[in-house]
Amino acid sequence: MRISELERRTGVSRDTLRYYEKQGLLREVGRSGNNYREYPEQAVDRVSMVRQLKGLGFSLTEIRELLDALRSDRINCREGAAVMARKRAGVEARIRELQAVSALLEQQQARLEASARAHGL
Amino acid sequence: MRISELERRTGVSRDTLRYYEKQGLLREVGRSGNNYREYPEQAVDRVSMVRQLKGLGFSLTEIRELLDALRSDRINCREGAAVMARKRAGVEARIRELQAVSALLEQQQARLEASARAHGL
DNA sequence: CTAAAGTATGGAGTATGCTCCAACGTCAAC
DNA sequence: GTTGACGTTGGAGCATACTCCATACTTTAG
Repeated sequence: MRISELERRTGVSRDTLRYYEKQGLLREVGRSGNNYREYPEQAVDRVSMVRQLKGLGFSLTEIRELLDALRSDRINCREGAAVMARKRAGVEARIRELQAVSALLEQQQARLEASARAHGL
Repeated sequence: MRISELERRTGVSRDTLRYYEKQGLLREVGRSGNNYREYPEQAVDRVSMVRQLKGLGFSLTEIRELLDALRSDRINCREGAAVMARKRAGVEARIRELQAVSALLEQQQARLEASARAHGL
C-alpha cells in the first residue's frame, strides 16, 4: 500500500511515518518505480504497535530495539530471546511501580472522600 | 533547607528544581530575607514523587494535576477525590496494557528460544 | 495538454523537559 | 575588604518527537 492508505488506516500522519522510517522503526518499506514508498500489509500492525508502546512511555529507541528483536528469528534467536527477557523484566518492574501508584491514589481518594463527608455535612 | 541540600538529597539538579518550581510542581517554596529559596522537609518526598511518576511516563502537566489534587484537602475534597479516581482509572488501564505487552514479550521469548533450540543444534 | 491529487526531499519550526551559562547578589572566613 | 562558596535571574542551547513548508516529480482525470 502507499503512504496515504497507511496514514488513513493507522491515523498516523505521513510526516510521522516518514520520520519513523528514518529512525529505523519501519524497516520493510519498498519503493516502486516512481520512487513512491510501498508498504507491506504488516506495516499497519507495526505502526499500531509503535503507537501503543509509545503511549505506554517507551522511547522510539526502545521501541526500535524491541521491534528489531521481534524480527530477529531470521538473525539470531538466542540473542532475540535474551532481549525479550530483558525488556519483559523492565515492563514487569514498571507494572509493579504503577500498582504502587494506583494503591497510593486509591488511599488518597478514600482519604479525600472521608474528608468530604466530614466537612461537607 | 536550601537548594543545594535538596539537590544533594534528591539527586535532582538545581536547574531542574527551579524549572519544576516554575512549572508549578513545587508550590511550597519560601524565600528567606536574602532571596534564597527555603524548602520544607516535605519537598524531598515531593521531588522524589515527581521523579518516580516521570519515570513511569507521566508528563509534568499530569504530575502537577495529581500533586495539586493531593493537596486539595485544604481546597476541595470532593473534587480532589474525583481527580484521584480519574487518574487511578488511567493508571489501571496502563497497567492492563503493559500486562498485554508483557504477555506478548513472553510469548515471543518462548518462540525465539524454541527456534534457537531447533536451529542451534 | 493541463489541472489536480499524490508523493518525495530537505530543512525549518514547535513543544517538552531539561541543561548550561553569564552576570550579578549574599555571606562566612581570613 | 576581598576571596570563595552559594544563591539569584534571564536567556541560550539541546534532545526527542514530531509538524510544517517549499520545491519538485508522477500519475490520473478531463
